[in-house]
Amino acid sequence: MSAAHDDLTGRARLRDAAIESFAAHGFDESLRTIAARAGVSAGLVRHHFGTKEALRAACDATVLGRYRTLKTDSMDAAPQQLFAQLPSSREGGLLIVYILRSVREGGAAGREFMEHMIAEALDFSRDAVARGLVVPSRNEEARVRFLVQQSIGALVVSFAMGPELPLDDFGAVMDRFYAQSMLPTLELYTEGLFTRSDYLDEYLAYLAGTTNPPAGPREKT
Amino acid sequence: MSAAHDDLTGRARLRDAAIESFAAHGFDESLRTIAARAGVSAGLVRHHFGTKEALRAACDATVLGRYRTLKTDSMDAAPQQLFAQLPSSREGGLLIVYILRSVREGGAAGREFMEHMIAEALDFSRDAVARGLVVPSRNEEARVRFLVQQSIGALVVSFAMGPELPLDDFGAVMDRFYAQSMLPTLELYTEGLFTRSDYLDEYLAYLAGTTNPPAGPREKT
DNA sequence: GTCTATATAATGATAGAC
DNA sequence: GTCTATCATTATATAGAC
Repeated sequence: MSAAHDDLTGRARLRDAAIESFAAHGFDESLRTIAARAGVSAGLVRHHFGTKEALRAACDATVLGRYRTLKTDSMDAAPQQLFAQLPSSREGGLLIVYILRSVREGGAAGREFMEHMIAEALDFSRDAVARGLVVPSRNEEARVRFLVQQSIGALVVSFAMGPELPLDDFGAVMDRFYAQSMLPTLELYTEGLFTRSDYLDEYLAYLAGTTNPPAGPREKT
Repeated sequence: MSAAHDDLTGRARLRDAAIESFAAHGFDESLRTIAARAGVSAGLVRHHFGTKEALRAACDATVLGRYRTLKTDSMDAAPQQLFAQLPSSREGGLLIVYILRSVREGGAAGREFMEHMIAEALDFSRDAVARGLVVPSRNEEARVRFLVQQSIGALVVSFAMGPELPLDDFGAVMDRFYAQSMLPTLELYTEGLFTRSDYLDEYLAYLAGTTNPPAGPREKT
């Protein structure tokens, strides 16, 4: 499923070239550049897709489809990555970079990718709770949404800070990221952060309506 | 420090209009649009700043300066927001939206904002540990970098998913965000996530070099 | 199906009048 | 200091030849 398919039809080659271009340089990559990468002319984009937006939509659908397939094939990640379970093969790296860029850009596509990852993580998390590996939450879905948002957000920010994402050695980039965050992740997941449970208790009481709101998160200036 | 300054010089009005435009619609906002918001002509940008890049740099510097001032004035956030201590006044909201967009875009400016927030959080965290509110970490700086990256990343992603950031009622947006994440945050910070400490112990042993790497984060496909 | 050539629109940069 | 007018570049969209 790589890019070195000279036997593909023009449409497929354009779409794959667009996926790589979008992942590597963002969604503003020009049609000329994409066509050049595919080894065809820019006019062919119109013939096959009509507009750039339609090309983009085709890329989104293809990436999501391939990501689904990939995840189904290799589901046995380490528990440390519960909420950012990302494949790391060359093919998987390309997909993840594309997805992270979609999330970073926002819009409908990014939202769809996020919802997909949240749904996956929710399954995984419920299973982990059932097996006694993870403490239960008072609101399982809210916790998963929160954790996925944090995990994916950290990746988005981390990659946004870097110079550029090398599609060819994405595994090394992921390794570097995990090397930096593994200890803090395990500490936090294992030992928490607060020494006492006051804040949580206060908030639970507030939610139960038996007291006034705890010290608000905001101070008007 | 708001935008309703008809008495400002052209340069300052352009810069403030640019900050609002960049925050509201991104850094691709055209010079013509910015000039229109400032109530001046587009040609004036060149006279005062030379290039768009220079205008952007002036905005970055101004935002960081104002953010510093704002934070110095109002440092007493709730502990739940240890690692995303953001002001929420109208002025503060504008600055934060600008900063989040800078981080999201990446590059030197985003990196500088991140480093600033990390340095702030490191001070805060060390103080919290010293006061016995927060458990100590085996690597305080790594933990703070991790937590800030996660907290800011979650905000970036959350805002990227939404339709658009209303600069005028940023406080409401922040309230909505915290309403969704407060319970999961407090649960995680208070109770952790794992039921046992196996993963952490394994990793610590690995770091100490007394054993082989724990089940790796990646499986080659 | 694929290409070349062009239309059209938008942007940043620039020059010069007031 | 400020404005108007224009240039040069680049992007997508489009039309038509092979």
